[in-house]
Amino acid sequence: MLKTYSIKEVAQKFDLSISTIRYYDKRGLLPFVAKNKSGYRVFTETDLNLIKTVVCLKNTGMAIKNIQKYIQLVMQGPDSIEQRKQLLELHKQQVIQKQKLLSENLQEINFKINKYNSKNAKEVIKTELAYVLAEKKELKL
Amino acid sequence: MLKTYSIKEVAQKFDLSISTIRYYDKRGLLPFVAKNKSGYRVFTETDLNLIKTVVCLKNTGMAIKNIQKYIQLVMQGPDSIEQRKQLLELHKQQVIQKQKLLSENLQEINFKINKYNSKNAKEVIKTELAYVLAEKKELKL
DNA sequence: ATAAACCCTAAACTATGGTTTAGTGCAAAC
DNA sequence: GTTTGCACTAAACCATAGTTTAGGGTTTAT
Repeated sequence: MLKTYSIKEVAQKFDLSISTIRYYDKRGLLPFVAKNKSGYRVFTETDLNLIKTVVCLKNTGMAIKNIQKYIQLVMQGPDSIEQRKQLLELHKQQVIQKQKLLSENLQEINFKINKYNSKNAKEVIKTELAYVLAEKKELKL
Repeated sequence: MLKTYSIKEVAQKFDLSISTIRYYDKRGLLPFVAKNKSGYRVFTETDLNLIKTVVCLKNTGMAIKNIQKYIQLVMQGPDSIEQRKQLLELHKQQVIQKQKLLSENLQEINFKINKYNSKNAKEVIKTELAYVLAEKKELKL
């Protein structure tokens, strides 16, 4: 028999809260999830694959309404492949941009940490502080 | 004479809106910014350095209340160096985690794109769809 | 057959990070 | 000297992404 999953199991698998899953469903991110006769959501193995994609897009910062668009394309079947590809390509570029920004800023953080780690950190910072105060004084601020 | 900057100039320099700068000031991120006799904010060259740090922390996902804590430590002078270092180290680890997650998810997006790019994409997706439907049918969903 | 553990919806609520508006003052160009 | 542009505050408003609550069924173990 094919294994199915309850909402609780899915929540644990993806480290989401149950309410988040219900919220995603309400927002149209999980239109493929069926319900049993009592109205309970029943998740199949392949449902989990698509949820993985949803979570992947969410983790890379895609807005819910755009994830919803992508899922809508998936539900339309094979004819939407070109559009899906475009959507993912665009998102990919945004993720790459995000990576770049993150790396640059991480470098700056490292620079600061190194400064704080240097032997004469206290002296340097005292000097800087004195300069800032002198600057404000000169400008009568 | 030392150059100073208006809020508009600073906004342009950092690609923030004027309201965002005022909002950051209100949230305690810019306690070092002086005001002239008319109540206008006057930004000095060294103010810009600290704002750069604020923006850097913001861009790497630090919450405003934590940026505020860091700035507060900076304002306390050289004795807070150890605490600042700890705060930045912790944040650094979080940024590295974020980078890792982003890379992993980008790989998945690339995987999807490659699938859509493959010559037999349409066939593959039709087959998958058929499987999903069969699965739901078997489970009477 | 009943308690405990699950599931459901709808709707209100929350947190975060801003943006917009209203009313007012200052500065500089014409 | 007045119009135009820029500045200020306070407070209301907004978008996004959930979380919580209230009220009510279902399933499972005892």
